[in-house]
Amino acid sequence: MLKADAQQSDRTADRTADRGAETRERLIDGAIAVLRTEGFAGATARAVAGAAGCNQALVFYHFGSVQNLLVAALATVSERRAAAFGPVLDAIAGPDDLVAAASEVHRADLESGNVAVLAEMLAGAGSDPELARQVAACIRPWFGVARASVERAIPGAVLDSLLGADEAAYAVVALFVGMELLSRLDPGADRTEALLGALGRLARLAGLVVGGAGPSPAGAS
Amino acid sequence: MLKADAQQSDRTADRTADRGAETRERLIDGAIAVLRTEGFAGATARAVAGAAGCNQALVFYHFGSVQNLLVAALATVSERRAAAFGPVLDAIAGPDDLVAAASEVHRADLESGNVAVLAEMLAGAGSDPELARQVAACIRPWFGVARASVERAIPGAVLDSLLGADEAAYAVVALFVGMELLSRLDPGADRTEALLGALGRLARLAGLVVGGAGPSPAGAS
DNA sequence: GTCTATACTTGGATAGAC
DNA sequence: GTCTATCCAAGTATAGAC
Repeated sequence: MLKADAQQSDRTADRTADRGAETRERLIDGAIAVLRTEGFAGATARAVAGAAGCNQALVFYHFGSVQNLLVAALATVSERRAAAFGPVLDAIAGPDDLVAAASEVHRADLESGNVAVLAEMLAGAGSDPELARQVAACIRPWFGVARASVERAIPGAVLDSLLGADEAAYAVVALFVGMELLSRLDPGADRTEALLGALGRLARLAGLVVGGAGPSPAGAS
Repeated sequence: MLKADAQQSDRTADRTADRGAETRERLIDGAIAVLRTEGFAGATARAVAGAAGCNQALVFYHFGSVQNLLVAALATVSERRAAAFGPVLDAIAGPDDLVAAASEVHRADLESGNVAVLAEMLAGAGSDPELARQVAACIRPWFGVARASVERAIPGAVLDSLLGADEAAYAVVALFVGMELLSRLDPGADRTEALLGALGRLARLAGLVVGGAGPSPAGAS
């Protein structure tokens, strides 16, 4: 075999592999888009393939089943989100920062549909225990992000006396998911901003009462 | 026609009408059961009719479409819940009562699957704007219950300074919906009790700080 | 890797007998 | 009002050509 032929064959194989990887990505992005706009019930192989601009059979070639593709989409969203918000979190040093950071995160979530994807998959998990197991595995980054935010924003003494960081993180995720579902009924009335402000005031208040010592020595007003 | 015949015929007509009404109820209860256990995506005419112990065609005879039946199920759940929890609410006079009442309501919700039905319908509403409109109409009682609880439990001054009663009610409903969805991934780890306790402590704390005057003159400890 | 074609299944909805 | 039978649309998944 000539060297040129080998190179040619290698390049072709690479390009083919690249195309495959790219198709996988397009399918995942298509799944995310369809979960957002049509919900779990509307996330069929045909709908997703349509959104991805490719053939329906490729869903099964690349992922084996529709369910696997949807789980892959949720996993992708979860990881992307955790990676994107790490820097924002590191800047949190107290209740005020928490509100600003949460606003920023919420804006980004709304735009990219992160929470909508999670909410739809959580609802869909009700139909199948195996799917529930897979969704549970994907959800860890969400708790991780929430827990880190809470711990950086709220003095340890407050967390100890009111509720643990795990419970607080759980509540934050639950609140975001619930508000996403409610807000879609009436997109005009998103109450998230008002709530975040109130949460910030509460956290500051609790910090003052329980004892000033906390992760924010520079002090809230 | 003999009188006996007329009576017989009336009774028959009544019985027939009764049977129809009873079937409607059984279908609604079947829809509630299926929404709980199989989710929105699994709530098909055949599945619901199976749970109701009757024929699939009756779904369309009585409700015209599967979607209409599911909406009727949500409406029923919403009204039942509001009616059942009115008395519990009237007994609330402060943060401590709120926690006790909320615990009771949550226990009842868990048992009857009220919140699960709402969550699944909210998720399903994403697929169809018309369905979203119908779900939005069904949801008013939920906000009503939450708002009444909040107003009876938290001093007006606190609500004024932190966040309005409407926002608080919105947050409560969102929190319940989100926690329902999360809890199904790992039924063992229901954090609701811990959260309710923390909320109660927060409400009491806020009441103390903002000013003792409130709907609970008999006084928290 | 991607497409077309197709087998198979399930679900929504209606017609007509009882 | 309820059931059986049936039509039709849509979905999952696979086989095979390119």
